[in-house]
Parts: sequence; structure tokens; C-alpha cells
Amino acid sequence: MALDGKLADLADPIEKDARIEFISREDPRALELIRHDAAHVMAEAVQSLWPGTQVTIGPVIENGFFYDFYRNQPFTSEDLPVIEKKMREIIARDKPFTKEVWPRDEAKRVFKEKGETFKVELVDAIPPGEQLKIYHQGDWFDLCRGPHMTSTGKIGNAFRLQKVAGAYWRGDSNNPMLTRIYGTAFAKQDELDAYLHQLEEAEKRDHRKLGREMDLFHFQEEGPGTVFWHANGWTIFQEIVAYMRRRLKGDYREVNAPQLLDKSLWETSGHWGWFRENMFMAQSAGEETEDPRIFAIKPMNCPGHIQIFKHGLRSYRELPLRMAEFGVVHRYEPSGALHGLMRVRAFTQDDAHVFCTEEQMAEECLKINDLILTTYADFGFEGDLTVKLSTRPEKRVGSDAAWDHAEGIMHNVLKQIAQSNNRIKTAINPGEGAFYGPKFEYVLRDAIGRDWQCGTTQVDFNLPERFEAFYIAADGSKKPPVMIHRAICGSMERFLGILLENYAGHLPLWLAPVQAVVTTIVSEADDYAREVVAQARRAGLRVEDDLRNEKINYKVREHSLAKVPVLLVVGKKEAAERLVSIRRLGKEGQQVMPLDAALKALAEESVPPDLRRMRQVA
RNA sequence: GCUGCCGUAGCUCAGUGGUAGAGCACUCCCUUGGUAAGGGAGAGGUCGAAAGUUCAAUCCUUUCCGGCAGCACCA
Repeated sequence: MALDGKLADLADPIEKDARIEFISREDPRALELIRHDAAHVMAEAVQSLWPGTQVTIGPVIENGFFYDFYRNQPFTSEDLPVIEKKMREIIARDKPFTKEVWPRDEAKRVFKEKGETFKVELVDAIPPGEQLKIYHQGDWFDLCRGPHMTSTGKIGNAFRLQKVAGAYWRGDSNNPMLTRIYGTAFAKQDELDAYLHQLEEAEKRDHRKLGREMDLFHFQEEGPGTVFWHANGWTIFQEIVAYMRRRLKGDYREVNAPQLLDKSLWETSGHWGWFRENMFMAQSAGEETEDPRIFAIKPMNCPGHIQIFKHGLRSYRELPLRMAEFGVVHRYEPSGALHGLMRVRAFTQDDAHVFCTEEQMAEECLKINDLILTTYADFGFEGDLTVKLSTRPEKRVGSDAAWDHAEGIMHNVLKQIAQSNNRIKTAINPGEGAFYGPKFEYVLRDAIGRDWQCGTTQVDFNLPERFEAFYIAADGSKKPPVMIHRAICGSMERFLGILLENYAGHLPLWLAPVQAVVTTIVSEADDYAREVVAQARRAGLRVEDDLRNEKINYKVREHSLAKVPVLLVVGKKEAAERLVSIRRLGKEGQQVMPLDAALKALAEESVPPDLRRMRQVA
């Protein structure tokens, strides 16, 4: 049941006036209970199968539940069916869930006797004054804040254990590793089936799989976390960069700073102190050179940009000075963090640093905000967007006063951003800022509801001072500029991966590496097909031919699997009348059109959204 | 980095303590076929690396490298 909208046990006493609702299994709110109950039953199953296993915590999560166990020998996926079978037995017994409130000492004593040391720790962690609730299901019991349904039988059979994985006790890598078992449960079997089906669909759009199928990129052992871009993938990459360059035109000046810089420069910036663990360094490899200098491979572009800013005297008249670079940075990411294009050790940032005065700062942040929003829309992200303000972390440089000031301005800007557009949600991330300043993080939502952090705007009062960068103010004094670090896509590699998954490989024409393939039904049409290719290229389209001696079915299948958006099929008829048969990816059937008209339409369709917009204005 | 699992042909995967197999892809031949796999032949692997156990290791053990899932991390 629910009291004043809050879930409670059916057996709970009602101590004051409250709005009472009885929640059936079918109620969406019951899902949480079903999953939580299932977690408890799983814990009982595990302990009855392997006595001596300690239970720790087992919460409900977004799509299911997990329970963390401590056992000398971790579980394997082969144990899952065994546990599931036991769970079905426990559910069939249909024992009631009953609650008791225990005194703290009693609880500690019982758990200590059972050898449940983790539970003892949990008891200690419960704030004094809060009740210690113990839930029983038959002979088995567990410390739990509840609530639960009335009996184990209510869980039903629509559940599935999914995977086992390691997880640290209390999420701290210094603590012992536990074994976590993930599962999910639903009220009805068809809901479970639908969820499992959705997981399969998500797997199909995994960018690593699409990268192979579309011949975009690969990885190999010698370069862990670094991308080999194939021609197709690099075409998309360059198309995205070209888009960003067009968007920067006028406002920004693009630069390029060195890949290797002396270690001393990174000591000045603070990177060598804080983030050396994540940096690569380089030295002359020749044994004869006797050059001992140590260089760091840049993990960020900002120190380089500051050097460019510092080169020569800057006037307040030059501000805001917006310096952009599509810089390649290297970061030594932990091996377990690497994941396709999403987390790599070398990547390209669409980076920029805005050097400005304090007064200009808020306006610059809003201007960047605008650039980010329009860019995401152009790349087809039309769902919700969250802007998070991350505040001072523990590892940081600069005075508290400077942080107070910067965070104050950022809070204000955040308010304005929230009011500017109703698609935007805002949030605060305490302690998540960069070591040199607070930041905004832009989180976009893709076509299947996953969130990705891409863009970021970071205000920095510290680095310019560390490097003694200044400008001459109107009154003739030297002043350090405020520096705003910003990226729109963030990592281009990652952004491309997100795009691929968002579109499930079905890229819009302007981004597709091969926009069309011209293919023949009979070899008599080869000459005409070659002419179609030549004309299409003249119209600015990325087109390939496929004159292989294969059946049209075979060729259609192959190019469809490679996600080519448009197939231009020509046979005897088309060759005779200067026509093309157009087949679109993912659609059945085709449209026969005169060649000229078809190319004109495709050329029009392949215009990038920003250029299209400009044309409409003109 | 941690825990678990995995590493066999370009891809997907089978298999064995006595030195390897399938499908697709590739090459050649036949086929000219109207919108998601036409037929045949051929070529292709020091079974991730090193050490150990053994008469014998792709298979068992150890270490290392890489991948996958989760955790931790993500300036």
C-alpha cells in the first residue's frame, strides 16, 4: 500500500491520518517492490545454495536489481540458472514477508554470530534514531529498509538473472571486491520479454559492431585505446569537423599547438602534479642523442593556447579572444575504462579557449550555450538536454574567494540557460568541477533514451595567472584574463560513436560516408552506370560504383548491410531512357526517375543543415 | 586498475593431450540474373605471447598482452 503516496508495508500500523492507496501487482509503483522482493529471494537462494556466503546490499536499480555477495570463490554465469531455479522454489513456497524492529545491539550480535561482518558494518552506518528493520521471509531474514509485498509468491515468474560482475564494497576501490549479481523482474512475462528484446536491439546498434559492418574503423592490440580510422569512418569524422569549422567562422580563430611540450610547462599548469598518472611522456629514443629532456604528450590543449595568447602584448581591445583547435590529446585511461570510440586514449577535441574579461564572462557562456544547443539539434538530437553545474573539487588550485566568485557567476548563467529553452533541465554536481574552475556539462539524450555528456564550458581564473598571462586593460594596467575552456562535441571520436548509435548506422545523407552506390542489373548497363557515377560526383555526391557480375539481390543485400543510404540501380531500361531506379536504405520498393532530377534531389538532400539554414536566410 | 569471463582463418564461431574445422568474406570459372545471399573450384591459421608439466601442448599450469561485462576512474 501507499500512505500519502509513499510506499509502505500492508501490515504497517497507520498512526496518523493519511491518504491510503492499495497497490496491486499491476500498479507501475509495484515494480519497485517486485524487484526488491526478487533481490531478497535471490539472496536467500544464494545463501541456501552456498552457506557461508555473506550478503551485503541489494537495491533496486533503473532496469532491475542487484545484490552484492561476499564469498571466497566468486560466482560465474553458470551459477545463474541454478540460483534462478532455487528462487522459483522459494517463490512457490509463498512465505509472507514480515517486519520486526530490532534494537541495534541485538542486530549486531545476531549478524556477528552469523559471520555477517558486512551487515554489522551496515548496522553501524545507520544513523542513530532510525529504526533497524528486519524483514523475514520464512526462515530467512535480512536487514532492510523495506517496504515489501505481502509474500514471496507475489513476485511472480517474470524475472531473469542477467550477469555477474565484481563491485567494490561501498563503491571504493580500496575495499574488498564483492560479487554482484544483476537481475531484472517485471509484473508480467510479456513486459520482461519486451525488455530483453530492447536489450538485443541496443546491442545491434553498438557502434563497435556498426564500425565493422560499415568499414569505419578498427582497433588492434598494438594500439590499445587508439583508433585506426578507415576511409569511410574518416569521411564522417571530417564531415563533422567541417561542420564545426563552419560554425566557428567569424567568431573563433583556429590554431594548432604542439603535441609534445617540455615537462616543465605541465608543472606550471599543475597537470604534472595532479594528473601525471593519466599522462604519457616521451623522450628521444636514440641512445646517441644524450638528450635527457622529458616531454609530455599533451593531455589538454589549454597550456598551448596560453602560450599563443602570451606571445606578444594583448590589449583589452582584442577580448574576447576565442581560440579554437581540433587538437589531438592523449590520456592514459585505465585499461578497464576503454570502450570502443567512447573511451579512448587518444582523441580529438573540438576545443576552444575564450580569453575575456570578467565582465564578458557570463555573455560568453551564454553564447557557447547557444552554439551547443544548435549544434546538437543539427546532429539530430532532439530529446531532452541537461545542463549540470559542477562545483569545486577537492583536488584544485586557486583561492576559495576566486572559486566563490566564479561559482556565483555560473549559478546566474545556469538560471538564464534554464529560462531560455523549455527542453533544458538543470542540475548541480557538487565537487565535480575541473581542478582549475567550475564547469557546465551538457548531457544529451539519444534515440533510445541513453544520456551522454558531450559539451562542456569551464571557467578558469587560475591557469592564466599560473602562466603569468595578462592583457593591458583600458587603464593601462596589466590584468590576467579569464579563460573559458569549451568543447561542443567533446571528443570527436566519442561524438561519432554516439551519432552512430543514435542513428543505428542510418546516417542522414550529409554525414553518410558513401552517399550512394550505382549498381547494375546487367553488364550491358555498365557504361551508363559509369556515366551516372561521373555525373553524381560532379553534383558533389560521394558515390561508388558496383559493376560486379552478381545478381541484383546480392548487391542490394550487401550495400544495405553496409548502411549505404541510397542505391541507384540501372538496367537496360534505365540505360536506354537515362533513368535511375532509386532504392532507399531500410525501405522496400523503388522509385524510377530521370537521372538529372534524381541527382538534383539527392544533391539538395545532402546539404548539411547549417548551410541549408543559411540559404533560407539569404 | 580490480573481479569474472574470453582470445582458433578478414568476420562469426565449432573442436581435440597425438601439430585443426564450418559458414560468410576473398581469388578463379560458369552464370547476364529487375531490388536483402545463383552454382562450382581454390587459396587462407607458428590456435594472442613467453615459460613450465608431458614421450607429445592449440588443449593442463603460471606470467604477460589484448578484448568483453560490471565496479572504480574520466582534469
